[in-house]
Amino acid sequence: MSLYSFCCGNFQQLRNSIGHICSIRFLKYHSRISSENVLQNRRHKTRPFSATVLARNAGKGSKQFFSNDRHLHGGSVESSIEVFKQSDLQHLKSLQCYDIQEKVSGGKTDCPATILVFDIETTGFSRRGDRIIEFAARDLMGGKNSTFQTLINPEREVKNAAVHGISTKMVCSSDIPRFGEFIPILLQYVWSRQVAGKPVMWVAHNGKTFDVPFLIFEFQRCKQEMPADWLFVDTLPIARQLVDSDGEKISSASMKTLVERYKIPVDGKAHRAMHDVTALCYVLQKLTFELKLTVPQLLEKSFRVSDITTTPPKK
DNA sequence: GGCCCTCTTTAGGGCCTT
Repeated sequence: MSLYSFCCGNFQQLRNSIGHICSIRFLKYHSRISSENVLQNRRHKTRPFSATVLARNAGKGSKQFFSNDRHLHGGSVESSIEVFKQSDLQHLKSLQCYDIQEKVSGGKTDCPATILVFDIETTGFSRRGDRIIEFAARDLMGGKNSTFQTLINPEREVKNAAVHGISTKMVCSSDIPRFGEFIPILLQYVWSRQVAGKPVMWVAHNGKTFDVPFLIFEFQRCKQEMPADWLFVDTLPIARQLVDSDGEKISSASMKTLVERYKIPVDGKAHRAMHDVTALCYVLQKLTFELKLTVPQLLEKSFRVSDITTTPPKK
């Protein structure tokens, strides 16, 4: 099974969803939801995921229910999904959709894994010294609540706001979950998307040396373990197999280069997590088509947390 | 900090991620 055949209908949904608010966003969740509870209640089957979260009103201790259609933190989260201009929609809709003959019945296929494209924004490049401040993911299966994004409170100053536009004020707030509070929400989202008995395949660009180690260290700091059925695919080494028109390997395999190569229309709001996730979804589709990579072949290229060497993070 | 490439392998520099 090719990725583009698996995703064909879902990329159509992706294109159609761009410009609309369709993601799940979290600011603060109910205190009764804990990693422990989630782990105990885990079941290997796809099930609905409530988009409603409970937030605490800082300073008053009161509680307030949020709808996933509203309650953004200073508008910053919403802006990350509205990265495509309306004028770009026509171009997106005209993008070639491969193997359209192959049916994707009801949005479900016999794909051997749940494929989640994800990206993080951090306070810097050091997995030990820096922290994750934004997480975004998109299930390639598409459908309702297929996207997930939230800011994360790093409990420290954000010195690289110029890179992603996420300031200290935006994340160092009682309304924003710390990573330990974010973990059970993430697990709930993943299990709501996971197909029974099949692993989750996380896809990120340069994931093996950046995103995944960052996640590992954050989980370790919270004394939590990642689920054993999480696999990871790094698109960077895959993209490095691409060749130019002269048959030589491409000199750059950065996201910027790939976006330009595949003429994916994006505006100037790169380096927000959902923006980059959306771009990577398109890049992944094009990349696997060009290299004729199937989903099973992607699985063969995947790695596990145990494949990454890490030393305990400094406190 | 891992990976890749080369003016290499007993090394070093650039890429890639924020």
